[in-house]
Amino acid sequence: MKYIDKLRNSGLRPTKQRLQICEVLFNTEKTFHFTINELEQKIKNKIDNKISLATVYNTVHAFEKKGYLKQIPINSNQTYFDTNVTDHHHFYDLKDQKLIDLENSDVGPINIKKKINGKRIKSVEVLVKLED
Amino acid sequence: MKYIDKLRNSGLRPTKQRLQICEVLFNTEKTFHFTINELEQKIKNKIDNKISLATVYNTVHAFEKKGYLKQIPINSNQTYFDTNVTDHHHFYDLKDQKLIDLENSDVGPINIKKKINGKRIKSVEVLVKLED
DNA sequence: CACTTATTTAGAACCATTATAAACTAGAAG
DNA sequence: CTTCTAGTTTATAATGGTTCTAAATAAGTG
Ligand SMILES: [Mn+2]
Ligand SMILES: [Mn+2]
Ligand SMILES: [Zn+2]
Ligand SMILES: [Zn+2]
Repeated sequence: MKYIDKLRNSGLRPTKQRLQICEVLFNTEKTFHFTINELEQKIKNKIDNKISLATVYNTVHAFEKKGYLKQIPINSNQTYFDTNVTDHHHFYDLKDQKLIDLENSDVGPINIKKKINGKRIKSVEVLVKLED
Repeated sequence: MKYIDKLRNSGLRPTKQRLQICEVLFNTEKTFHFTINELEQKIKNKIDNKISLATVYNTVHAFEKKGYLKQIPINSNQTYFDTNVTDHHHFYDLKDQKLIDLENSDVGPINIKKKINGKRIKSVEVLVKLED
């Protein structure tokens, strides 16, 4: 099983639930964006047994901490996550409430000239809001 | 009173509560960022009477709709607002959970090359996360 | 003043997320 | 295999920011 080592190497026990969530999250052609609710639905459609909502939250947060997922800063009543953990930017379609990845070549390098004493830059993210 | 016309011209009745909230939000040297809770505290410190929490929410949303405030996309359990409604970017200090304005000259122009059919760009915002 | 409509308000409701604590399980040691 | 322990899952309750409700109040109009 291809996710067992990934989990073990991260110090996470490869439980049935985590492996199944890995299948839903990472066994795909393309990366994607999701809310916890959307992930719950995907899980329901893909597997037979039930995974409790608490476990879905726990697992998503564990994966986020290990760097397998990242949160996307957006104003929504639900938190958005991304299976694309590389540094990249987003379109946000305000009407459809859908996120679309931007390639770095679609934006170009961003050089932050200002420095804050004692702080390091952890990430630089561009959010482009779209309207009709 | 300097905010009466502003409100009337926006189709908002210049009530005592709205005028007092205007004083707290706009009668300052610098623009600033705030959550609803922080705004409530500022109001308590600055005025004698009480303004109900519902009115604070109502007013902030009314001002946002009229373009006097804007929401900042950030992952937090509370919504952040900005009295600086010009297009600008932010540092976000992850430890202190504080927002800091970036001047446009600190970032430089951002040219989005990708187009989405039938959609127009409404805003382009950069969020720079800072860690120690 | 009389009337209409907007606004304020306290409190309830909502709902995504987090906390709890008991049952279960993976991995290690014997 | 058996035992032991720390990690994990789970149902359910609690939390807390935000929104809703509906009654009281205030603003604007004539
Ligand atoms: Mn998280
Ligand atoms: Mn709003
Ligand atoms: Zn993405
Ligand atoms: Zn700002």
